[in-house]
Amino acid sequence: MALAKEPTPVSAKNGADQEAEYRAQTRVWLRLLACTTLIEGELRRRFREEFDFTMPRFDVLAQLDREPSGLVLGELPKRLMVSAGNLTPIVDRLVEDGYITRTPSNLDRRVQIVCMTVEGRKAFRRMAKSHGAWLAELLADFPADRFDGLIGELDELKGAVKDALQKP
Amino acid sequence: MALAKEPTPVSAKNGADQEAEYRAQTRVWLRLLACTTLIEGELRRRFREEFDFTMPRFDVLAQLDREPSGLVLGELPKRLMVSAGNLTPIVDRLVEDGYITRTPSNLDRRVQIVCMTVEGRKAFRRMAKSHGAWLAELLADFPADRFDGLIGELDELKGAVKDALQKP
DNA sequence: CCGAATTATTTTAAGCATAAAGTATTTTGT
DNA sequence: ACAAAATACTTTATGCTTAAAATAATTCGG
Repeated sequence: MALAKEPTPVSAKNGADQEAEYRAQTRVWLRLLACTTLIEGELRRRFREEFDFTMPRFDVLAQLDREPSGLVLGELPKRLMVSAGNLTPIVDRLVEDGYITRTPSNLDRRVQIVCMTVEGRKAFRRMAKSHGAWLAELLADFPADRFDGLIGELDELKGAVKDALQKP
Repeated sequence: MALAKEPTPVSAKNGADQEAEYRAQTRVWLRLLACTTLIEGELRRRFREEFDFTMPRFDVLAQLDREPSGLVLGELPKRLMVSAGNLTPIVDRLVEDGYITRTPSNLDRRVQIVCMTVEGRKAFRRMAKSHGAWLAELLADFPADRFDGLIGELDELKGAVKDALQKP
Protein backbone atom coordinates (compact mmCIF):
# COMPACT_ATOMS: atom_id res chain seq x y z
CA MET A 1 0.00 0.00 0.00
CA ALA A 2 2.08 2.91 -1.25
CA LEU A 3 1.05 6.10 0.48
CA ALA A 4 0.93 9.40 -1.35
CA LYS A 5 3.18 12.19 -0.13
CA GLU A 6 0.43 14.74 0.26
CA PRO A 7 -2.49 12.47 0.92
CA THR A 8 -5.86 14.01 1.60
CA PRO A 9 -6.91 12.48 4.91
CA VAL A 10 -9.84 10.61 3.44
CA SER A 11 -8.19 9.11 0.41
CA ALA A 12 -5.25 7.97 2.51
CA LYS A 13 -7.43 5.76 4.60
CA ASN A 14 -7.90 2.17 3.71
CA GLY A 15 -11.33 0.67 3.30
CA ALA A 16 -11.75 -0.65 6.82
CA ASP A 17 -10.67 2.60 8.46
CA GLN A 18 -13.03 4.60 6.34
CA GLU A 19 -15.88 2.23 7.03
CA ALA A 20 -15.23 2.61 10.75
CA GLU A 21 -15.18 6.38 10.45
CA TYR A 22 -18.45 6.35 8.50
CA ARG A 23 -20.04 4.31 11.26
CA ALA A 24 -18.71 6.62 13.95
CA GLN A 25 -20.02 9.66 12.10
CA THR A 26 -23.43 8.12 11.65
CA ARG A 27 -23.52 7.21 15.31
CA VAL A 28 -22.64 10.75 16.36
CA TRP A 29 -25.42 12.08 14.17
CA LEU A 30 -28.01 9.62 15.42
CA ARG A 31 -27.09 10.29 19.08
CA LEU A 32 -27.18 14.01 18.52
CA LEU A 33 -30.59 13.76 16.90
CA ALA A 34 -31.91 11.46 19.61
CA CYS A 35 -30.80 13.77 22.44
CA THR A 36 -32.22 16.84 20.75
CA THR A 37 -35.50 15.17 19.86
CA LEU A 38 -35.91 13.84 23.38
CA ILE A 39 -35.29 17.16 25.10
CA GLU A 40 -37.11 19.26 22.53
CA GLY A 41 -40.20 17.08 22.69
CA GLU A 42 -40.39 17.34 26.46
CA LEU A 43 -39.79 21.09 26.50
CA ARG A 44 -42.44 21.58 23.85
CA ARG A 45 -44.92 19.48 25.80
CA ARG A 46 -44.33 21.51 28.95
CA PHE A 47 -44.50 24.86 27.19
CA ARG A 48 -47.81 23.80 25.79
CA GLU A 49 -49.22 22.39 29.02
CA GLU A 50 -47.97 25.05 31.40
CA PHE A 51 -48.19 28.16 29.28
CA ASP A 52 -50.11 27.27 26.13
CA PHE A 53 -47.07 28.53 24.28
CA THR A 54 -44.68 27.16 21.67
CA MET A 55 -40.91 27.06 21.51
CA PRO A 56 -40.61 29.10 18.33
CA ARG A 57 -42.60 31.86 20.00
CA PHE A 58 -40.42 31.60 23.08
CA ASP A 59 -37.30 31.77 20.94
CA VAL A 60 -38.46 35.03 19.39
CA LEU A 61 -39.12 36.52 22.81
CA ALA A 62 -35.72 35.32 24.02
CA GLN A 63 -34.02 37.26 21.24
CA LEU A 64 -36.01 40.39 21.95
CA ASP A 65 -35.43 40.18 25.69
CA ARG A 66 -31.78 41.04 25.10
CA GLU A 67 -32.63 44.07 22.98
CA PRO A 68 -34.31 46.78 25.03
CA SER A 69 -34.72 49.02 22.00
CA GLY A 70 -36.00 46.28 19.75
CA LEU A 71 -34.64 44.54 16.69
CA VAL A 72 -34.92 44.94 12.98
CA LEU A 73 -37.32 42.21 11.93
CA GLY A 74 -34.80 40.83 9.48
CA GLU A 75 -32.38 40.03 12.27
CA LEU A 76 -34.69 37.38 13.68
CA PRO A 77 -34.47 34.80 10.89
CA LYS A 78 -30.68 35.10 10.95
CA ARG A 79 -30.34 34.65 14.68
CA LEU A 80 -32.89 31.90 14.95
CA MET A 81 -31.63 30.05 11.88
CA VAL A 82 -35.07 29.85 10.30
CA SER A 83 -36.48 31.16 7.06
CA ALA A 84 -37.93 34.65 6.90
CA GLY A 85 -41.27 33.43 5.64
CA ASN A 86 -41.57 31.19 8.63
CA LEU A 87 -41.34 34.10 10.99
CA THR A 88 -44.08 36.23 9.52
CA PRO A 89 -47.06 34.37 11.02
CA ILE A 90 -45.25 33.81 14.31
CA VAL A 91 -44.54 37.50 14.70
CA ASP A 92 -48.10 38.26 13.57
CA ARG A 93 -49.52 36.24 16.41
CA LEU A 94 -47.11 37.59 19.00
CA VAL A 95 -48.23 41.09 18.01
CA GLU A 96 -51.91 40.10 18.12
CA ASP A 97 -51.42 38.63 21.57
CA GLY A 98 -49.71 41.77 22.85
CA TYR A 99 -46.27 40.30 23.56
CA ILE A 100 -44.44 42.44 21.00
CA THR A 101 -44.95 45.46 18.77
CA ARG A 102 -44.06 45.85 15.10
CA THR A 103 -43.45 49.39 13.87
CA PRO A 104 -42.32 50.43 10.40
CA SER A 105 -39.08 52.35 10.29
CA ASN A 106 -39.29 55.97 9.19
CA LEU A 107 -35.95 55.89 7.43
CA ASP A 108 -36.66 52.84 5.31
CA ARG A 109 -40.23 51.84 4.81
CA ARG A 110 -39.27 48.27 3.94
CA VAL A 111 -37.89 47.74 7.42
CA GLN A 112 -39.85 47.00 10.56
CA ILE A 113 -38.73 47.16 14.15
CA VAL A 114 -40.01 44.55 16.57
CA CYS A 115 -39.87 45.24 20.28
CA MET A 116 -41.13 43.43 23.35
CA THR A 117 -43.95 45.02 25.33
CA VAL A 118 -43.92 45.29 29.10
CA GLU A 119 -46.37 42.42 29.36
CA GLY A 120 -44.30 40.43 26.89
CA ARG A 121 -41.24 40.92 29.02
CA LYS A 122 -43.08 39.83 32.12
CA ALA A 123 -44.47 36.74 30.45
CA PHE A 124 -41.08 35.88 28.99
CA ARG A 125 -39.32 36.04 32.34
CA ARG A 126 -41.89 33.79 33.91
CA MET A 127 -41.52 31.24 31.14
CA ALA A 128 -37.72 31.52 31.02
CA LYS A 129 -37.57 30.64 34.69
CA SER A 130 -39.58 27.48 34.14
CA HIS A 131 -37.57 26.68 31.05
CA GLY A 132 -34.36 26.77 33.06
CA ALA A 133 -35.83 24.57 35.76
CA TRP A 134 -37.13 22.04 33.23
CA LEU A 135 -33.74 21.83 31.61
CA ALA A 136 -32.09 21.37 35.01
CA GLU A 137 -34.55 18.59 35.75
CA LEU A 138 -33.93 16.84 32.44
CA LEU A 139 -30.16 17.10 32.71
CA ALA A 140 -29.94 16.45 36.45
CA ASP A 141 -28.57 12.93 36.03
CA PHE A 142 -25.69 14.01 33.83
CA PRO A 143 -22.55 14.57 35.92
CA ALA A 144 -22.15 18.31 36.42
CA ASP A 145 -18.38 18.20 36.12
CA ARG A 146 -18.63 16.98 32.55
CA PHE A 147 -20.82 19.76 31.21
CA ASP A 148 -17.91 21.96 30.27
CA GLY A 149 -16.22 19.16 28.39
CA LEU A 150 -19.37 18.39 26.46
CA ILE A 151 -19.93 22.06 25.69
CA GLY A 152 -16.42 22.23 24.30
CA GLU A 153 -16.94 19.20 22.10
CA LEU A 154 -20.22 20.53 20.79
CA ASP A 155 -18.71 23.92 20.10
CA GLU A 156 -15.99 22.28 18.11
CA LEU A 157 -18.48 20.12 16.26
CA LYS A 158 -20.56 23.16 15.40
CA GLY A 159 -17.49 24.99 14.16
CA ALA A 160 -16.45 22.00 12.05
CA VAL A 161 -19.87 21.74 10.45
CA LYS A 162 -20.01 25.46 9.79
CA ASP A 163 -16.61 25.32 8.14
CA ALA A 164 -17.70 22.40 6.01
CA LEU A 165 -20.79 24.35 4.94
CA GLN A 166 -18.68 27.37 4.06
CA LYS A 167 -16.39 25.55 1.69
CA PRO A 168 -18.44 24.89 -1.48
CA MET B 1 -47.53 13.78 49.93
CA ALA B 2 -44.26 13.10 51.67
CA LEU B 3 -41.50 12.81 49.13
CA ALA B 4 -38.08 11.17 49.27
CA LYS B 5 -36.03 11.74 52.40
CA GLU B 6 -32.64 12.11 50.82
CA PRO B 7 -31.85 15.68 49.90
CA THR B 8 -31.98 16.35 46.21
CA PRO B 9 -28.54 17.33 44.94
CA VAL B 10 -29.91 20.64 43.71
CA SER B 11 -31.17 21.82 47.06
CA ALA B 12 -27.77 21.15 48.58
CA LYS B 13 -26.07 23.60 46.28
CA ASN B 14 -25.59 27.22 47.11
CA GLY B 15 -26.93 29.96 44.89
CA ALA B 16 -23.82 30.71 42.88
CA ASP B 17 -23.11 27.06 42.13
CA GLN B 18 -26.65 26.51 41.04
CA GLU B 19 -26.59 29.56 38.81
CA ALA B 20 -23.42 28.29 37.19
CA GLU B 21 -24.94 24.87 36.65
CA TYR B 22 -28.07 26.43 35.13
CA ARG B 23 -25.92 28.34 32.70
CA ALA B 24 -23.91 25.25 31.78
CA GLN B 25 -27.10 23.27 31.22
CA THR B 26 -28.56 25.97 29.04
CA ARG B 27 -25.36 26.14 27.06
CA VAL B 28 -25.34 22.40 26.49
CA TRP B 29 -28.91 22.57 25.26
CA LEU B 30 -28.30 25.49 22.94
CA ARG B 31 -25.17 23.87 21.46
CA LEU B 32 -26.98 20.59 21.02
CA LEU B 33 -29.84 22.34 19.26
CA ALA B 34 -27.49 24.39 17.08
CA CYS B 35 -25.49 21.34 15.94
CA THR B 36 -28.61 19.35 15.17
CA THR B 37 -30.33 22.21 13.36
CA LEU B 38 -27.25 22.90 11.28
CA ILE B 39 -26.75 19.30 10.19
CA GLU B 40 -30.43 18.52 9.79
CA GLY B 41 -31.01 21.58 7.63
CA GLU B 42 -28.20 20.70 5.30
CA LEU B 43 -29.19 17.04 5.05
CA ARG B 44 -32.78 18.03 4.32
CA ARG B 45 -31.68 20.45 1.63
CA ARG B 46 -29.59 17.78 -0.07
CA PHE B 47 -32.26 15.11 0.17
CA ARG B 48 -34.60 17.52 -1.51
CA GLU B 49 -32.20 18.68 -4.20
CA GLU B 50 -30.63 15.34 -5.04
CA PHE B 51 -33.54 12.98 -4.59
CA ASP B 52 -36.67 15.08 -4.17
CA PHE B 53 -37.13 13.19 -0.92
CA THR B 54 -37.57 14.13 2.74
CA MET B 55 -35.80 12.91 5.86
CA PRO B 56 -38.93 11.52 7.53
CA ARG B 57 -39.53 9.38 4.47
CA PHE B 58 -35.91 8.26 4.50
CA ASP B 59 -36.17 7.42 8.18
CA VAL B 60 -39.12 5.14 7.53
CA LEU B 61 -37.23 3.34 4.77
CA ALA B 62 -34.18 3.03 7.04
CA GLN B 63 -36.27 1.19 9.62
CA LEU B 64 -37.77 -1.13 7.03
CA ASP B 65 -34.43 -1.85 5.43
CA ARG B 66 -33.44 -3.79 8.52
CA GLU B 67 -36.60 -5.88 8.47
CA PRO B 68 -36.73 -8.17 5.45
CA SER B 69 -40.13 -9.50 6.43
CA GLY B 70 -41.59 -6.11 7.21
CA LEU B 71 -42.77 -4.40 10.35
CA VAL B 72 -46.02 -3.99 12.16
CA LEU B 73 -47.05 -0.43 11.34
CA GLY B 74 -47.33 0.40 15.02
CA GLU B 75 -43.63 -0.22 15.52
CA LEU B 76 -42.67 2.73 13.37
CA PRO B 77 -43.90 5.56 15.60
CA LYS B 78 -42.12 3.93 18.55
CA ARG B 79 -38.80 3.50 16.79
CA LEU B 80 -38.86 6.87 15.11
CA MET B 81 -40.06 8.70 18.21
CA VAL B 82 -42.91 10.40 16.40
CA SER B 83 -46.66 10.31 16.87
CA ALA B 84 -48.73 7.68 15.13
CA GLY B 85 -50.90 10.22 13.39
CA ASN B 86 -47.83 11.78 11.87
CA LEU B 87 -46.88 8.58 10.17
CA THR B 88 -50.16 7.89 8.42
CA PRO B 89 -49.74 10.36 5.53
CA ILE B 90 -46.02 9.62 5.21
CA VAL B 91 -46.68 5.90 4.86
CA ASP B 92 -49.58 6.69 2.52
CA ARG B 93 -47.30 8.49 0.14
CA LEU B 94 -44.53 5.91 0.34
CA VAL B 95 -47.10 3.28 -0.65
CA GLU B 96 -48.44 5.48 -3.46
CA ASP B 97 -44.94 5.98 -4.78
CA GLY B 98 -44.20 2.27 -4.69
CA TYR B 99 -41.45 2.25 -2.07
CA ILE B 100 -43.35 0.14 0.44
CA THR B 101 -46.44 -2.02 0.75
CA ARG B 102 -49.06 -1.98 3.47
CA THR B 103 -51.01 -5.21 4.01
CA PRO B 104 -53.61 -5.88 6.70
CA SER B 105 -52.81 -8.76 9.00
CA ASN B 106 -55.06 -11.79 8.76
CA LEU B 107 -54.86 -12.54 12.47
CA ASP B 108 -55.81 -9.07 13.67
CA ARG B 109 -57.59 -6.85 11.26
CA ARG B 110 -56.56 -3.73 13.17
CA VAL B 111 -52.92 -4.39 12.40
CA GLN B 112 -51.08 -3.65 9.20
CA ILE B 113 -47.71 -4.88 8.02
CA VAL B 114 -45.47 -2.51 6.11
CA CYS B 115 -42.68 -3.90 3.99
CA MET B 116 -40.22 -2.38 1.58
CA THR B 117 -40.57 -3.22 -2.12
CA VAL B 118 -37.64 -4.21 -4.28
CA GLU B 119 -37.60 -0.76 -5.86
CA GLY B 120 -37.86 0.82 -2.43
CA ARG B 121 -34.85 -1.11 -1.27
CA LYS B 122 -32.89 -0.07 -4.30
CA ALA B 123 -33.80 3.58 -3.88
CA PHE B 124 -33.01 3.44 -0.19
CA ARG B 125 -29.53 2.05 -0.72
CA ARG B 126 -28.75 4.70 -3.25
CA MET B 127 -29.89 7.45 -0.88
CA ALA B 128 -28.23 5.89 2.15
CA LYS B 129 -24.92 5.93 0.36
CA SER B 130 -25.21 9.64 -0.34
CA HIS B 131 -26.43 10.26 3.17
CA GLY B 132 -23.29 8.67 4.59
CA ALA B 133 -21.08 10.66 2.28
CA TRP B 134 -22.82 13.94 3.16
CA LEU B 135 -22.40 13.24 6.83
CA ALA B 136 -18.73 12.44 6.31
CA GLU B 137 -18.34 15.70 4.45
CA LEU B 138 -20.08 17.72 7.15
CA LEU B 139 -18.13 16.09 9.98
CA ALA B 140 -14.81 15.90 8.15
CA ASP B 141 -13.23 18.73 10.14
CA PHE B 142 -13.99 17.15 13.50
CA PRO B 143 -10.99 15.14 14.71
CA ALA B 144 -11.70 11.48 14.04
CA ASP B 145 -10.06 10.31 17.25
CA ARG B 146 -12.62 12.19 19.32
CA PHE B 147 -15.74 10.67 17.79
CA ASP B 148 -15.84 7.81 20.25
CA GLY B 149 -15.56 10.14 23.20
CA LEU B 150 -18.35 12.32 21.91
CA ILE B 151 -20.53 9.31 21.20
CA GLY B 152 -20.00 8.17 24.77
CA GLU B 153 -20.94 11.55 26.20
CA LEU B 154 -24.05 11.73 24.06
CA ASP B 155 -25.05 8.21 25.02
CA GLU B 156 -24.76 9.14 28.64
CA LEU B 157 -26.70 12.34 28.10
CA LYS B 158 -29.45 10.46 26.34
CA GLY B 159 -29.60 7.94 29.18
CA ALA B 160 -29.74 10.71 31.77
CA VAL B 161 -32.59 12.46 29.98
CA LYS B 162 -34.49 9.23 29.53
CA ASP B 163 -34.12 8.46 33.22
CA ALA B 164 -35.34 11.93 34.11
CA LEU B 165 -38.37 11.44 31.87
CA GLN B 166 -39.10 8.10 33.47
CA LYS B 167 -39.30 9.41 37.01
CA PRO B 168 -42.57 11.38 37.24
C1' DC C 1 -71.90 -14.11 25.61
C1' DC C 2 -72.01 -9.40 25.82
C1' DG C 3 -70.94 -4.83 27.29
C1' DA C 4 -66.72 -2.31 28.60
C1' DA C 5 -62.03 -1.50 28.29
C1' DT C 6 -58.05 -1.81 25.28
C1' DT C 7 -55.46 -1.55 21.11
C1' DA C 8 -54.30 -0.10 16.26
C1' DT C 9 -54.88 3.21 13.21
C1' DT C 10 -56.89 7.43 10.98
C1' DT C 11 -58.79 11.99 11.00
C1' DT C 12 -58.88 16.78 12.29
C1' DA C 13 -57.30 21.23 13.71
C1' DA C 14 -53.60 24.13 14.58
C1' DG C 15 -48.95 25.44 14.10
C1' DC C 16 -44.06 25.11 12.35
C1' DA C 17 -40.83 24.84 8.35
C1' DT C 18 -39.09 25.45 3.81
C1' DA C 19 -38.65 27.04 -1.09
C1' DA C 20 -40.09 29.82 -4.47
C1' DA C 21 -42.60 33.52 -6.20
C1' DG C 22 -44.55 38.06 -5.34
C1' DT C 23 -44.74 43.07 -3.59
C1' DA C 24 -42.86 47.18 -2.12
C1' DT C 25 -39.11 50.15 -1.42
C1' DT C 26 -34.46 51.71 -1.74
C1' DT C 27 -29.99 51.78 -3.99
C1' DT C 28 -27.01 51.72 -7.93
C1' DG C 29 -25.15 52.36 -12.46
C1' DT C 30 -25.02 55.09 -16.29
C1' DA D 1 -33.09 60.95 -13.79
C1' DC D 2 -34.36 56.44 -14.45
C1' DA D 3 -34.10 51.59 -15.48
C1' DA D 4 -32.15 47.68 -13.17
C1' DA D 5 -30.43 45.38 -9.20
C1' DA D 6 -30.78 44.70 -4.45
C1' DT D 7 -33.20 44.49 -0.05
C1' DA D 8 -36.99 43.59 3.31
C1' DC D 9 -40.70 41.33 3.89
C1' DT D 10 -45.07 38.52 2.67
C1' DT D 11 -47.59 35.02 0.28
C1' DT D 12 -48.31 30.44 -1.48
C1' DA D 13 -47.83 25.62 -1.89
C1' DT D 14 -46.32 21.58 0.26
C1' DG D 15 -45.07 18.74 3.92
C1' DC D 16 -43.94 17.59 8.87
C1' DT D 17 -45.61 17.53 13.67
C1' DT D 18 -48.50 17.16 17.56
C1' DA D 19 -52.75 16.55 20.47
C1' DA D 20 -57.13 15.15 20.67
C1' DA D 21 -61.06 13.00 18.91
C1' DA D 22 -62.93 9.39 15.98
C1' DT D 23 -63.24 4.65 14.03
C1' DA D 24 -62.77 -0.03 14.03
C1' DA D 25 -61.35 -4.50 15.79
C1' DT D 26 -60.02 -7.31 19.66
C1' DT D 27 -59.81 -8.76 24.40
C1' DC D 28 -61.53 -9.05 28.99
C1' DG D 29 -64.66 -9.48 33.05
C1' DG D 30 -68.62 -11.01 34.86
